[in-house]
Amino acid sequence: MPRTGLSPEKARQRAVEIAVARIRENGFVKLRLADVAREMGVSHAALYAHFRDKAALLDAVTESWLIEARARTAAICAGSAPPAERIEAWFVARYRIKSARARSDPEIFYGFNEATAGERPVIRDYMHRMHQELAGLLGEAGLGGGAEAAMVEEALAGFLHPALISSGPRPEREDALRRLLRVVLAGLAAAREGGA
Amino acid sequence: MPRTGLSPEKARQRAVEIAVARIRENGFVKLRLADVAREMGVSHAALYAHFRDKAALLDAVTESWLIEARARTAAICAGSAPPAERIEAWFVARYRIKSARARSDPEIFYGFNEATAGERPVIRDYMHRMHQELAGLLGEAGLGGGAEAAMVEEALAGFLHPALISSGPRPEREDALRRLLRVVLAGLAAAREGGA
DNA sequence: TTGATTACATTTTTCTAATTCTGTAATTGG
DNA sequence: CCAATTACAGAATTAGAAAAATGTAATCAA
Repeated sequence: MPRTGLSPEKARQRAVEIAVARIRENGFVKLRLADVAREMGVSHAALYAHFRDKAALLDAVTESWLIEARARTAAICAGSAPPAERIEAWFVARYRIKSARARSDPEIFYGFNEATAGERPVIRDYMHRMHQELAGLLGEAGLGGGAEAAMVEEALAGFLHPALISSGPRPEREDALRRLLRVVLAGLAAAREGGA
Repeated sequence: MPRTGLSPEKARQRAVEIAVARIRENGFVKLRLADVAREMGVSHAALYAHFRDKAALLDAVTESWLIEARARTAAICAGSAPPAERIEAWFVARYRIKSARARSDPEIFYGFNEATAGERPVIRDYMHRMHQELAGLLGEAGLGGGAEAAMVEEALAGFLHPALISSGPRPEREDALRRLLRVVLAGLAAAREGGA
């Protein structure tokens, strides 16, 4: 029986919870494993039984942060609306989630940002999943597949990339996103017709 | 007669030259007005006769850095090739200049980056000029004006924004830029036809 | 007149020592 | 066995004093 009375899984969850709270208060860079351990009532070394290192804990925080986003976009993909509508809803949802988070949790968002630059596997997986979802939607819409998805992602990077997104959802940005997306999709459709 | 024997304009130029060299060596953030003054052989206070403050000197550095870029894009605008070709050449030129500079002068590029975020007038003017040029080209191509220019800029931000550009020109990125640009222009054309 | 100087108050930066943190290893106890 | 501990070395952070830089003012000299 462990002295904390927590199962390994619960201990992990608790550590992530505490880390999130600490990061909200003091920011990503100031997070100390020692603080998390203190608040859990264990020695700092005990954390190394649950996380390979500090980066692993940070990854767990990032991951916990992506779960909601993932659920929302997946739900839109699985919807029954016309593909074009789902594509638009999919991007708008991503924009809203990101910009809202940039406002409400700037410190964690900043960390996410760093992670993006650092090419962490957690982020790579997430990006890959997003890419697959979009490629699927484009396929349903008859507008292409992976290559086209990469193109559309690139075109909308200004609205979604953490380095460029402004904090707080702004309706006029959302409209601009919709307009640009429609133009890009129209361009893809034209290329399909002309090239076929 | 001033003791340096330099006209005000020459003194400004010399200061900018020295600042550029210092920045190349030590980076933007480590630039010291005192160093520049020392190397010019004057007291640091003398610089304040030529630049309102340190930011003004940094702006002058940025400006000197934008002159070549400005000349190149302007030449393309003034060319006689079909508008669509000029638009593509215009974007490719911007991509090449930026990515090459990010490689050769990362420190100054970094400073440029900061200035972009800080909304410095030098940068605002430059961006405004780019916007005007693009709007003009789109007009010639019969694809719209300012609003459409804003859209296309947004769509290509991933290739041109200092925060996203990778250092060193990469052919495959350039191709991706061309492909995306063509799709966006095709989309605009389709919107014109469909909406007219 | 004006480019330049020295002098000086007010930040900023740098430096260094002390502290604290991270990660590993050997060990404990349920 | 395995969660957790203590002990420890090396890395990183902190804090506070010292040094240097920025920007202003009064003044000088060509």
